[in-house]
Amino acid sequence: MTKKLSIRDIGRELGISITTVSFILNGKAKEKRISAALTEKVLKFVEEVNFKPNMMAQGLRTGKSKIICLMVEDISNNLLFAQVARLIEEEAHNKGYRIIYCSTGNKKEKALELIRLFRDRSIDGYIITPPEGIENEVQSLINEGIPVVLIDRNLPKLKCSHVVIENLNSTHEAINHLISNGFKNIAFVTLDSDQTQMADRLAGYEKAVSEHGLKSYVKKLGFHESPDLNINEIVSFLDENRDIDAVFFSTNYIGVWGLQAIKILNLLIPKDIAVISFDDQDLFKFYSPSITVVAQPVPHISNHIIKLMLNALEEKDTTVHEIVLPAKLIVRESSALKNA
Amino acid sequence: MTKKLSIRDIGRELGISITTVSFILNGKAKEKRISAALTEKVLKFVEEVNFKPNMMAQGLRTGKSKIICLMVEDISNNLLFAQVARLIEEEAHNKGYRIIYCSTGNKKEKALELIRLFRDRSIDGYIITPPEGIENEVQSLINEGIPVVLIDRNLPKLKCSHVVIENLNSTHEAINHLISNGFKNIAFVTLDSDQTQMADRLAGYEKAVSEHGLKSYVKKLGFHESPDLNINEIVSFLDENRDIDAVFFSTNYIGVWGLQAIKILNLLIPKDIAVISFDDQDLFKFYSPSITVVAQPVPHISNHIIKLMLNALEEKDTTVHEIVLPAKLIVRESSALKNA
DNA sequence: AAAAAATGCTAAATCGATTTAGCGATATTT
DNA sequence: AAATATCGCTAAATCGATTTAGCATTTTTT
Repeated sequence: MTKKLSIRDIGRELGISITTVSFILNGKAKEKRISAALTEKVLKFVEEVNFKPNMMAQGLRTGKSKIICLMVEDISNNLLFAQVARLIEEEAHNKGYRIIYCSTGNKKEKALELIRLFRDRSIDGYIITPPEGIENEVQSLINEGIPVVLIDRNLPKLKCSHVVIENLNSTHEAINHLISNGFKNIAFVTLDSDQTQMADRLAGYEKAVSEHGLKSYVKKLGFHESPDLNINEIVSFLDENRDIDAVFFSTNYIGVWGLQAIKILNLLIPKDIAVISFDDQDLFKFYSPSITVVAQPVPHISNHIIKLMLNALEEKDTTVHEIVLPAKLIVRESSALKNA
Repeated sequence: MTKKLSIRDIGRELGISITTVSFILNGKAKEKRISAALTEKVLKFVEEVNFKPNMMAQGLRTGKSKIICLMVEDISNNLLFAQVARLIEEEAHNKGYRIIYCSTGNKKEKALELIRLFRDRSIDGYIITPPEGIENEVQSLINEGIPVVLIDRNLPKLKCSHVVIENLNSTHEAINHLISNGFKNIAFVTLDSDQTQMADRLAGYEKAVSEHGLKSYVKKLGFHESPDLNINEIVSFLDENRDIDAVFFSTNYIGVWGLQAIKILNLLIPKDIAVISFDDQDLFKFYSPSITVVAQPVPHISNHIIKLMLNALEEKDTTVHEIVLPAKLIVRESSALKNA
């Protein structure tokens, strides 16, 4: 309840100028030749009265807000993003940064609107899962010297730091696993999207299938608001292609829809149809049968993201870092040996 | 790339004082008797050059940061919190507020540390899922006139606005549902915690059980870091009480642990043991059998939270609002009529 | 017609920090 | 001993907004 302290109060209390206090608080005591004795005294006093500089004033003067924006597809929709949010939070706090979040719903317009909303609002850095079509806005952030780290997917037209996983290789490996377990008519259900992560997963599928001379069954879902419409699309697709004996869902919520579709069709996993989904989650681990997944190394990913961001912010590192991390095939019951 | 505009530039450009510009931008034109013509002219110009006031400067002068802190247990652990985060985000943005988040892990020390970190950092308001023992810090926020809305649970020692659900009644209803479906030895698995939401759920259980003269089986789990230890505790509990024919899990992650425990014990749901869990999620909906749950009205809850917060911030409404919303029993396969 | 009130606008102080330029005292060099 | 350098610290400008007090005019009242 005591009135808020300012650097001016500190100076008055100790009989010194605010300049000196500021230098000491910013670790410039040595550089500015403030005596060790005075430095010590000020730091001790500041500690005692628990003085915290006013961030607004600091921000106004320095032009830095110490705020990082985390722009994800939907923080409530994809556990991956919530987990990343959780993991980067602590490290950011340790370095004195706060994180604000926002969700684009994977909509270009929403993303543009949000970037424009935050622009000129002194956000120090952006961590973004970019929808397609926001290249220009991202580029202009970069042009202004604002650090941007893209995550989950890349914008290939841009030279911009990003942290993604080996989508092609890991999908390739997963499809090969199905093939070596005896499945021959393997379907790939994905979104009708050109985003790099989706394109790479599809490429991994196509590669494996063509290497083994198998037929390719690809279903690209439209963007329906309602899950039910998506489930219906999957039901129709599987129903019209009864020779399919295995299916790969290219992302976790498609996986969830897929399981429902399979339940509706009354198919048995893996006897009638084997299943692998991208992204692990409780549902897949505890489902009966448990579902084989390609799991992303979330802590590893998060570490890289926040390291890149903090490095760009604190060390003014403007190098473009392209981090590609391996994903892991976790084999469970849903992809067991055919007819075993 | 054009240098950032300030209110001063606007004034210079139009040949008027910054005072006038400021009044107009703050909607005080009428009140301050600025002519309609000039007001129009300024607004048009501001629109044209896309001027956005510097939030740091505004914040420094007004003492308001336009930032709300959302402090949850774990944004990645409980879908409820991620969903709330998502739903309050847009409304907050509409009113010009940003949301920063942080996770307490339900630890008192972490919560205190975070509040202290953000204190004196000009956060305009706090939305908190409070662990026990942070009453004093919350009270001192309130004393300073900073709006606080507690969510998911209450701190009964405090007069503080909160948004919770009818934990007692909804649990009572769920247990009654089990009873009327023929179950007699109903267990209640919860956390060893005095938090109000947990206490109320337990009270709802005890009430139903005692009203029907049934035996009470309550298991309070310790706080283990590892899920496996919790699962083991549930396994032992169920194994030592083989007469239990139904179990209520008091929160969603306990529900997930419980399902695993039941799988380990090779019990059939609902034949060997009926199951109800608090909080709905995909896993419960799609599980085989599907799991009966007490579902929270997440959009409804979120609406109330952000309304309360914005009202306190914008209208200076200091009334204590105690919002208690109904929860909904969603009956699924896991609680089907005994021996049906 | 003089006094009072309303109109339309602005000068300047202020919020709390950072940072540039520089001042007086002591120490070192020549 | 005078000139120079170093030491230890500070005055004042600045960031970009808000807000109080008030100054000319014009209009209304008496």
